[in-house]
Amino acid sequence: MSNFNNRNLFHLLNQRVRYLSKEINSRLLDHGLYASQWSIIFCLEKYGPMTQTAIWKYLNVEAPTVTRTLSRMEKSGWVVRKQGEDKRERVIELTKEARQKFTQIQQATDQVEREMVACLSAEEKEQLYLLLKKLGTDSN
Amino acid sequence: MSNFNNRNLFHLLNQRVRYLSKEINSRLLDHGLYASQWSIIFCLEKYGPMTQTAIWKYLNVEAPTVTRTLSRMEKSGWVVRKQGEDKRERVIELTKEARQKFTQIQQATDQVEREMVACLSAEEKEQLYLLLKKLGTDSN
DNA sequence: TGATTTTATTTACCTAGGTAAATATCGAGG
DNA sequence: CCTCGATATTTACCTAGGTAAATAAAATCA
Repeated sequence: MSNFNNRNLFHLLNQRVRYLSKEINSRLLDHGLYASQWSIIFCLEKYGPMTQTAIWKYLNVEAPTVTRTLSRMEKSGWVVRKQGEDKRERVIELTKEARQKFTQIQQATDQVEREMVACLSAEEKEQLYLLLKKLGTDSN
Repeated sequence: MSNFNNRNLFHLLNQRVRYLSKEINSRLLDHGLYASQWSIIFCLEKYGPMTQTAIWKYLNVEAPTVTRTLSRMEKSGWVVRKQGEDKRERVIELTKEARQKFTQIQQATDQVEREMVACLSAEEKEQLYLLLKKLGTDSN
């Protein structure tokens, strides 16, 4: 109703994502980590050592993005990059320090998300999650 | 159900925003425009000439972001920046060319959004829109 | 009025994401 | 075996977003 038009979707999604990543970034500051780096750590903790290709396909970003982020993360001691059997690929794994800090950091980011959805009822949360999952299903 | 946990919200929102902006960017290529630049044009067409502060507050981004984007847009002939009565501020307005191209470009971006939500029913679209509007309402 | 604080914009420096093109290695066919 | 296409990663170059600090003009106030 009122001035709803399709264009607002992009605008709205953008604002919500920006708010959320800004907030997550600020909570991760103490841990010396950024939101995108955390996404990679989460992925590696969940699936174990992975090639870079597996990571960028999982995160739905392009290969150079992951190359850059991983090289920063290697410098700051979160991951190591080993050569795979296939010498073209690099297998990424978490360092011991990263694995040790995982749970504590996860609690911090979970907290941010809980606060973000605090204004929604349980059904609304579920609904939002389902709609976002469904969104764009035909096109990508 | 299944492996729903809060963290997925950030992940999901990120993926959807990336898909949408990638798609919008690719359709705007012909017009020599980027999605963020289009957001500013949309805002200026809707509200008329504005100061930079009004723009970044509307878009919910920081001031330097708008400074940069506007300077690119001025270079490519979309906007002009005039000094305001208050000599600290700059008043931004669309050029005649920008106003002339507006409708055509809007049709292109509307098309992308329609395709994105094509997998949702009318009620689902409305629901998604309302949930996104509500999201984070307490915290920001 | 003169000093101080606030506000608008900019600059410098960071991360993140994208495309296009360059490498390097792998795999399949001839 | 050797060439050629496919695949994994990287490099160079772009836009976008953020913070912190600099600048300039306005506003406040003693």
